[in-house]
Amino acid sequence: MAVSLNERSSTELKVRKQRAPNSPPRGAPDRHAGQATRNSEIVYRDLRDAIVDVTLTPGTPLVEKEITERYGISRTPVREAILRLAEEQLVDVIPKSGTFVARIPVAVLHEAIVARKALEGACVREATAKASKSQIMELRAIIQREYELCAAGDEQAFHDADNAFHAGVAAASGYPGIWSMIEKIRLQVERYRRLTLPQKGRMALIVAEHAAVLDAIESGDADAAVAAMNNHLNKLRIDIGTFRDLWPDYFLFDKK
Amino acid sequence: MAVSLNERSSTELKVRKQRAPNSPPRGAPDRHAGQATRNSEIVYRDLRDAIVDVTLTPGTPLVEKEITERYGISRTPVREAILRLAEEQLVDVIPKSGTFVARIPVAVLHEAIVARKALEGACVREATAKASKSQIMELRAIIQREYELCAAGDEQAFHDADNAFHAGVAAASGYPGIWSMIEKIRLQVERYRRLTLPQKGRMALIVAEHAAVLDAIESGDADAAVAAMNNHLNKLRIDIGTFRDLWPDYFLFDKK
DNA sequence: CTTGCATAACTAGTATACAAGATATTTTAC
DNA sequence: GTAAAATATCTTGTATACTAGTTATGCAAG
Repeated sequence: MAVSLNERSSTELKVRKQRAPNSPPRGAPDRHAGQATRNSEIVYRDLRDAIVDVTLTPGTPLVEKEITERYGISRTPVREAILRLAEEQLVDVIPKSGTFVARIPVAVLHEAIVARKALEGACVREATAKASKSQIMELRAIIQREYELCAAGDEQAFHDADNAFHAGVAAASGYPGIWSMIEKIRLQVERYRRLTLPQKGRMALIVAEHAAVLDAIESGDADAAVAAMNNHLNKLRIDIGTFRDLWPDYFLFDKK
Repeated sequence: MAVSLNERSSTELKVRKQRAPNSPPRGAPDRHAGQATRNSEIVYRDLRDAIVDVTLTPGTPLVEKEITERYGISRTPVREAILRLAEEQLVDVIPKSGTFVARIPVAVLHEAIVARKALEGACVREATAKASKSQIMELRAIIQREYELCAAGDEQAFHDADNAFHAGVAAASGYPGIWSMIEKIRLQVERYRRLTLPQKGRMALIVAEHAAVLDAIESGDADAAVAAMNNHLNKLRIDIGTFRDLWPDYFLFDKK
């Protein structure tokens, strides 16, 4: 069982006939953008979506064999998908015992908001400096769409547009890597958000807040833009007390 | 090959006899803290360390079979380790072709510094509000150790102490999740840092900058603390020009 | 009825065999 | 000799069998 650790694993790796310098393998290097080609990717996406949907509720056992049969594939890709989810703290895998949809740690929720404010603040500040005219126009269009969806009362589509606005700001900042970090953080909070009932008048408020952010960006006032974004994100503040009673076993409370 | 996607994978998962509500599986939930029990974890750590060491240089092929033989284990755990590395953008795996240590994208380096400033800024601000007397004393002790290691000229130990200071600030802020994000970001920049030769007088400067941060924290001036930390992190600014010539094939330059 | 223990039925971890595509090499045509 | 095609040999992706530890079950003793 024990694995030899004495010799450094890297010391004398036989360097295979190497590609010419400066010529990275030409196979698509950013396969991340493309759609799923591997089965493990498909399973991962399905499970992840189901978890953030709260279709799969916290605590639910995830049995590899069942998923295997459902998809008609072997355990290997299923396992890879589950390992990715474990990496992102969406499932807990207990060796030789079972895999379970992770409970939502309330401490993480608070941290997630802080982290998001920090990262999106950096994005919006940079966007204020670098946003092109066309990018600003696109953001304005998104806000208009939000306004229309708000009037139509389409919650799901509105939420997508909401996300698109934030993505647009990140794009304008030229920080794609930071945006992907923000999206990972969002996964955690999204489960919580799905549990909260849609609040009356919330959409109209969001539209106004987005508009405030964009106005500040357009006027070139970075500090105001950051402040507007912070104000917007602060509205996500977690009110855990209500849900402690509703779904007590969905959350993991601090042990202090 | 195609996988059935028509039916939602989550709709009717047979819910196995479930554990009693409010009783999370009692197996160690924070296995993350413990040492590696699974072989895949050991391989992952070794490879990751070798990559950030730049012992395994960017572009080096990583062949599953070789690692398999080196450790005397099968491909499965090796593969899992490699998949984790791919997740963290430390390797590029090209299906049916090969796996390679990822080149360092200079754009990511810049973003990493921005993200780190944002996140550590949030940490230091919170730490200013919440740090206990003992935590401040610990940070002061770390700075003293840095001073001594600086005098002794021990680069490696100094770097560890440097990291310990930042970890200490994060601990004082009570944001362990944000600290783990910062550490992931650090992985990317660390490879670059390892390539830069130790700069004369750098250590003494770092000690002074850390002291400035701690002074501001102690005096309760959050804005000054954030400013001091930003000033400190700005010193990491990437000077890619030098290395474009030295190791042209270690980096990935923007394609604009 | 309760408690302790043996045992059966789970689980994830690992090893290995095979499949499929990509690259390197050789062969063949010209 | 050159170039293109066939082929051999790589690689990772997948399937499956087996191992080992955990949890549940049922039986027996008190």
